[in-house]
Amino acid sequence: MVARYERIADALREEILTGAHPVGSQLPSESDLAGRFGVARGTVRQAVAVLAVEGLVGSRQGARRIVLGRARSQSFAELHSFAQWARANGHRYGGQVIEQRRRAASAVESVRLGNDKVLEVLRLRTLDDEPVLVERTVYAEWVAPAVERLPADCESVTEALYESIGLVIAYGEHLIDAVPAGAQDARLLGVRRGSPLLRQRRITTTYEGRPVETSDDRYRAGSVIFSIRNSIGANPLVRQAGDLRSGRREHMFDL
Amino acid sequence: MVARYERIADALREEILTGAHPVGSQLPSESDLAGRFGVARGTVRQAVAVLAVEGLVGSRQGARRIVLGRARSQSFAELHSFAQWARANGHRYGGQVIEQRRRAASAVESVRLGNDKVLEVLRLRTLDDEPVLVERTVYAEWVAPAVERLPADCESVTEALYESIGLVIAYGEHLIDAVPAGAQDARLLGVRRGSPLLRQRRITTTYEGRPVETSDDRYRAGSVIFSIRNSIGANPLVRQAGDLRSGRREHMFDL
DNA sequence: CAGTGGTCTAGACCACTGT
DNA sequence: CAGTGGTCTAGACCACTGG
Repeated sequence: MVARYERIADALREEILTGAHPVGSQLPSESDLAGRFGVARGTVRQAVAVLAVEGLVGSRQGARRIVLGRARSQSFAELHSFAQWARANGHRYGGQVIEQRRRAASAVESVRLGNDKVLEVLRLRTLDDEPVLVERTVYAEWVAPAVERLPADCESVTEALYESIGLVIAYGEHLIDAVPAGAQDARLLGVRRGSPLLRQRRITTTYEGRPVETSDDRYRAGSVIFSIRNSIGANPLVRQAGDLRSGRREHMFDL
Repeated sequence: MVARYERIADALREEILTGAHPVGSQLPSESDLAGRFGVARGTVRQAVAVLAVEGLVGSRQGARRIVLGRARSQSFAELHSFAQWARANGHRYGGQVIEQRRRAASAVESVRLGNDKVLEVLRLRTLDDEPVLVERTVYAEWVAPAVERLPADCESVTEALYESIGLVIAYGEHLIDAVPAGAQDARLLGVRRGSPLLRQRRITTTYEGRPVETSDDRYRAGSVIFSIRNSIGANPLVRQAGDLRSGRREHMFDL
C-alpha cells in the first residue's frame, strides 16, 4: 500500500527529472496540483514536503515553489550498508574479515551499547576490486552470536543479519571528519602512513532505540564523497569543533 | 509570529533536554499532547515532525514515539557562515583575505554560477586564534562588487552582504571528502604538505534559486567534525563514489 | 482488541509575494 | 489586490503494535 502523497511525490520527482519542470523553474501551485491529482490540498503539501526534504524544491510563503535540483535521494539502507550502496550504484564490491574478537567493553562503549562485553570486527572492503574502506565495528553483545556465524567474506552484513535474526537498523548518527592513516590503515588500504582518510564514525539503533553497533569507517581519500542539501528551513547537517576538550557535545556518542 | 506547532516543538525539545523524557523513553501519544496543548492532532503532528527531522525522536506506525537523543540543531546560517557558527558555539574567530581577483569563469563555473566573469577570494580563517580553514570562494558577478567593498579582515561575509545588499542565502549543497594539503594549504594552516584536510565544497543560491557562490573550504584535520542523524524514514546524507570517471553524479555541481 | 500513528478530507484564516 | 504558501481545525478511516 503506497500512500497517495508518495505517488504524487514520485510523479513530480519524475517530472523534475525528465525536465518537465526544469531546474530554476516554478512548480505549479498547490491548488493546481490538487486539482490535477484529484486530492485535497493537504495531500499535495505532504507530497511537496517530501521533495523539499530531499532538497529538490524550495519554497517560501507567498511565492511559488522553485525547482532546485534533480537529485534522487538514497535509501537509508544505502547509507548504512556498504554492499547495498555499492550494488545500487553499479559497483563491484567485496569484504573480508581481518580480525574478530570478543572483548570487554571500554567505559564509553559500555554506555553507548549498554553492554560490558562486545564483539569487535575489523573488515576490509573493496569497491571495484580496490580496497577502499577499513571498517572497525563494535557490536553489542546481543547481536554478537549472529555476527560470529557469518562467513568471513560475507558481502552484506546488514542483509545477512536481517535474514538470520530479523534485525532492522532504523536510526543512525554519523560523525564525519578527516584523519591520517595509521600503520594498519595504510597497510590494508595500500596508502602511505599519514595520508588522508575520510572517517565516518557511526552508532546505529533499532526501532526501539536499542543500540546495535558503533563503527569507525575509514575511506581512502578520493574513493567516496558525502553529499547533502540544506536550506534555511531544513538543516540536517551540523558542524562541531573537533577539539574534545572545548565546548559541549550533544549526540549519541556522548552518554 | 511564531507558529503554534513551533512552540509545541520547542516545549517538547526542552522537556527532552531536561530529561523529562529521557533518551529511550516513549513520548506521550498524539492525543495526549493535543489535549495538553489544546490543539488539534494535526498541529501536534507538525510539532513532532520537526523533532523527527532533527533526529530527536523516531516513530513507527502503531507504536509510541521514542526519544532517540537530546539534540541541538544548528541554524542554516550556522552551517553556512563560519562566523555565525563560531560565535554561537562560543569560539573566538577571525578571517583575513589572502588573495582576491576578478577572472574569467571556467567552463564549469560559468554554468554553475551563470556568469562568465567571477570574483575569486582566498581567505584564511582562525578559530580560537589558530588557523583552521582555508576558504577558496568564487562569487557570481552580481555579488562581486559588494564583496569587493568588504574590508580584508571582515569577520562575517554572510552578515556583511546581508547588511549591504540584503543578500539572503537560502539553499546550499555540500560535498564532503578528505584531501591532502597542497603547498599553499600547508603554508597557511601550518601543517605538512600531504597531511589530511577535511574538505567541504559547496554551492549556494538565493530563495529564487539564483547562484551566489561556490566554495572549496578546507579544514585542518581535527578542527571540525560534521555530524548528522538519519533514519529509515529520513536520509538526508548521500554517499557517492569519488572517482569522477565512474557513475553518474546528480547534484548542483553538475550542470 | 484497544491504542497509536499514518493518511486524507474540506474548509477556514492569515502572512507574504509580486504585479 | 489577487494569488500563493503557511497554519490550524475537526473529523474520518486505515495499518500496525503490543498486550
